[in-house]
Amino acid sequence: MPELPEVETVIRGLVDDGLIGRRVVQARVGWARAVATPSASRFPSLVKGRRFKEARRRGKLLVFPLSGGYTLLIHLRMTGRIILAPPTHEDPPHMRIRLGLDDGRVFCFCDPRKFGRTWLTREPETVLGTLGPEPLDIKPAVFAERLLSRSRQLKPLMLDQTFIAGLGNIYTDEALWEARLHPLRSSDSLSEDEARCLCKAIKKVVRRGIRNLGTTLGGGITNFQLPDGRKGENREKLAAYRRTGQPCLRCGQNIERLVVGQRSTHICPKCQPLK
DNA sequence: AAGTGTCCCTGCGAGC
DNA sequence: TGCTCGCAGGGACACT
Repeated sequence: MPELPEVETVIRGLVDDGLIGRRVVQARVGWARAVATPSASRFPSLVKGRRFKEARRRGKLLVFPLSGGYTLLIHLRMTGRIILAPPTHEDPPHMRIRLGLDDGRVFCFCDPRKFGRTWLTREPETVLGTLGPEPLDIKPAVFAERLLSRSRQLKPLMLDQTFIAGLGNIYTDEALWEARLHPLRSSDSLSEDEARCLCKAIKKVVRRGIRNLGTTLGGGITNFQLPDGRKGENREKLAAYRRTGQPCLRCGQNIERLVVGQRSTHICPKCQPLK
């Protein structure tokens, strides 16, 4: 599932592969609902002819400012992928949007489960405006103040993109394990030190995820890949996520799975007590 | 304001 | 081996 480190990895891969400066010469929508705005029928003519000026990330969104004042935004949700590849006579599996580039390559947004969305707009802030601060930018003191001013369970709060942008199920579980905090603790029950510790833990697991090119869980079509087809290498670095029944890397106690806000959650019951 | 439930989707792993 | 079944999950939304 693409979270901040996976999206960052995708962006870096696209920049490395020379996306910037390329012009869109052909466009096709393979699944109308993959386009949030404009209508799927207007999308191709509106994107054609524009150059990729920049590629950046905000939260879990891919942000591509194009020439002519428009911005292309893509949210991969759970199973979305970007493929940048030489053209083939056949579309890649689950192709939802295909952009032919002026160097002959194709930029494809593929998404087996059809949850991903794209926007082509002059006003990217309508999509980005509600996002909370970036985990790698926020200062621990500011994070602590934000956290302590709310009264919510830690895990749902960390997954709330308006509270902090970019975290998903994997890195939330990892950060809570790192900070030795139970996911059901109420945010206003934390000490200042615990809150700062959580902020640092978030930065640590996110940086590690980026360094390892993201987390690829398995080999299937629904799992994360880089635009060139490589897999992320962060899975073996995970301490909690999907390690149910395996020993905690700190204390040896078995990792347990619970459900918090309809999301599977992994904790060490000894390191992360619910006081 | 916080929490819960539902919906969107379909590949895949578990169980038989 | 081949089948069925239910899980997985980000985010929008309705509702309590």
